[in-house]
Amino acid sequence: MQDALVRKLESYEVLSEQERRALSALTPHVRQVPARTDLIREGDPPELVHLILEGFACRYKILPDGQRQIMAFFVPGDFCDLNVFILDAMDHSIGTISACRVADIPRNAIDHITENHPRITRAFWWCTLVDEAVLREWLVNLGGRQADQRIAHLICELLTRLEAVGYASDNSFAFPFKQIDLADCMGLSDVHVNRTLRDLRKRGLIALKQRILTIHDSARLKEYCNFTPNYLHLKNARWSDRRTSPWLARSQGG
Amino acid sequence: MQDALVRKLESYEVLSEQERRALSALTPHVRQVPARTDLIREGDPPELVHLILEGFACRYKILPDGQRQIMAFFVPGDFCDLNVFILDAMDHSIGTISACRVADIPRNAIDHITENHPRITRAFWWCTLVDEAVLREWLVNLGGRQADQRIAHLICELLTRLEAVGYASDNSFAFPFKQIDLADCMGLSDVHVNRTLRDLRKRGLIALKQRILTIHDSARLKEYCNFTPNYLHLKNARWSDRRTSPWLARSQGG
DNA sequence: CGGCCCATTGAGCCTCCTCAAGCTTAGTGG
DNA sequence: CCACTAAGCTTGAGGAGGCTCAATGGGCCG
Repeated sequence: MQDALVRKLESYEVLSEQERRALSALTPHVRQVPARTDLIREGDPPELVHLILEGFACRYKILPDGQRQIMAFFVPGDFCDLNVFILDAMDHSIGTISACRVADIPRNAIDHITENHPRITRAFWWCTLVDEAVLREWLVNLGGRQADQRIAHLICELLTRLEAVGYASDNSFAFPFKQIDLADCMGLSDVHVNRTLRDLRKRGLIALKQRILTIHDSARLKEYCNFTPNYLHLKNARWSDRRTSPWLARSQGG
Repeated sequence: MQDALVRKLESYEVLSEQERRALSALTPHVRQVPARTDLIREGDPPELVHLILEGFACRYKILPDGQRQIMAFFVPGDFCDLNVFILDAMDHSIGTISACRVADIPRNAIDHITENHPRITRAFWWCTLVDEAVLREWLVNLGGRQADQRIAHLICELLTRLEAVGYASDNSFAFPFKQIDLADCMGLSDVHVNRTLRDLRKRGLIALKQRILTIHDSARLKEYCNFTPNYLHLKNARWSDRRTSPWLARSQGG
């Protein structure tokens, strides 16, 4: 079952039981992928759409000098490249951060949805537009904030996105990222990420134990980095009434 | 006539005469917009798609502290927000850099294309995916390169994109940007942009006179910043055989 | 001619980087 | 159960790239 996707789409559109079944039918091909494994590489022809059912993944590019730039994080319920099969070759790679359950969705399954389920299609569109908005916000983050606020902003975003799919509770969520992962996405060195995290801890804004990140006062953290969630375009913030979330048992190693 | 759009789409798909007419019919509402004017602002409901027929525009956001972050530049032939009308409110603003000719396209005109012209629809998709790829590359630029290579990369990208729509010739193109525009998009201060441009000039890589930018040796500049155009996904690089381009007469002031 | 906007240059400082070492944790094999 | 290893986290020291503040210069327009 791909609960996270349904949850995410339902924060945009109300779905019927029939539509939920159509979404289930989308993912017969599910596989377990180890941590630190590529799903698709730069230069490959895009053939399948990847849907993250569980775990964390990222979109990245390796520069000629060997430097890695991470351009997006994927959490449960995220499509990696919903519409990319129009292009001839990937211009970036996608790889797992933690161990993941991934659904491989063939192009014609997406086409089938597009032709028969306008409301799901609309919700897919929404996903694409939100992915773009997140990317833009990352650019703002890199261009306009310095290290401490930058990392705080990433944490606020992850909290909000994970709450929307039921993978955060009590301001805590699984955090399988290595410091160098954060460095490679925030345009910082790993050493500086380390010091910045230490400062955020000392200020009492976050705690990080056994790969579980806890935000002590999310209002204060959000204010600290001027986080406003408007760019995530969540219509129905309905997951505030969730019960204990399933993530605690699933903090897969990195 | 919206020559630039047709040129751009034809670098992705071959279009019939009928399809070109359909594209012309898309833009009955054309207006002249002065430089430094907003087309749409953050918070506004998106109603119209804006197509830049001539001039330069940008996508930007103002942070709470007053800082502006530019997230994209638009050149002739670019749609500002092809599919954004699904969302309720803009999460960023769009404004002109130079004076522009802009076409306002109502949503139903786009829908009409989608329903009747699959090849144009596909080319529109392509545009959207390329816009995203450009955004990703900007993130790479901010995260992974320092000031000189960063600005050089922007210049290489603009050259390539403008060549594709016939607005560059002999490695020269109109450059109406103020230094603070470059600063606000590259995450640098205006002072440092100034020094960096000076260095690029001193190295003989570029020249900048009367708002016309000339690249002396584009191969050397591209190598200097590791520019590879793959992310622009230009299939048919057909504009190498163009004649003198129309931009020289049109270097509108900023 | 004066005023404004933008480009340019200098000086001092701060954020963040690099290099390098020590430490912690988890995994492996005897 | 412990020795050993490897990966990742932590901390220090010194340096470089880029920022801020401030003053000057140049071009355009009223």
